[in-house]
Amino acid sequence: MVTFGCFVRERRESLREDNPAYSIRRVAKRMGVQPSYLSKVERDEVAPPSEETTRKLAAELNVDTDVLLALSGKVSSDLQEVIRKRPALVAELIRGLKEMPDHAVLRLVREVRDGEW
Amino acid sequence: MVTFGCFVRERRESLREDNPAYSIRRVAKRMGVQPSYLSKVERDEVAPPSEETTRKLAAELNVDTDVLLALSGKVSSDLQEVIRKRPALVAELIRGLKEMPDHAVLRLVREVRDGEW
DNA sequence: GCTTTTGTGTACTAGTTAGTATACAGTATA
DNA sequence: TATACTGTATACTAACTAGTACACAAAAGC
Repeated sequence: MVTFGCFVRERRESLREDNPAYSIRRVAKRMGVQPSYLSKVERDEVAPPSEETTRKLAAELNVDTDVLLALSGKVSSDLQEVIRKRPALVAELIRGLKEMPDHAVLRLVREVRDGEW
Repeated sequence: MVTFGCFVRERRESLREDNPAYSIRRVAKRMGVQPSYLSKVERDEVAPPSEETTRKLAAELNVDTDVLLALSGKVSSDLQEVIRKRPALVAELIRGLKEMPDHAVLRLVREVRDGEW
């Protein structure tokens, strides 16, 4: 399994290949956390960071925030808010997605995005 | 605003009108928590309970679990799992729901439920 | 009129979260 | 060869979560 730390480390090291600004220390500094902490995170020695810190990390490494949050077992709080506003309705919709193939979900996404309602 | 505690208290007292088994003490006993705790929860003196305890409460009061969780600022962990499995895709869909009216979401729900894919 | 039941006040707590702060040895660099 | 930068080991912690345990006075039930 590709863990949170594993994913972050690979991404950072890949960026570092052609840019020395992506050392643990420099990334940690830009994020505003201790390098020792980021090191532990990358080696999965501690649990993934908070949503806020994960967002900073996603921005820093230029990866999809939702994907990184997912790897950390979390769901973005703005999505949670959408659900909480109409729980009965939205919950049923999401449960329905469970057994749908990707392409069908994608069709739904397009339908919604194109405002077909 | 109707808070978690407020909602629970009203629901329990309503049930109690024609059934004395819905006293704080008895409900708490069936749920496996201290009556003093349930009392504090109902008066919003403490934060809403954990997801597990909220589920028990929803079952006990016969209310929609998703709705009760929403009132407690949480999202059911099984919904979170659906999102985490395909974060990029599902996240976009959910964000799209934000500006849709209820009836349009309902149409989507039906579409998904009827397996139109 | 007594005992049972009720809601609540007060005091306490184990476990978790999300990190910080410092020190140290290895590597690159100038 | 000095010095600057690297990743990491170790030790610590404030705040929060999700409650428990017990005591008490009022009300209800028989």
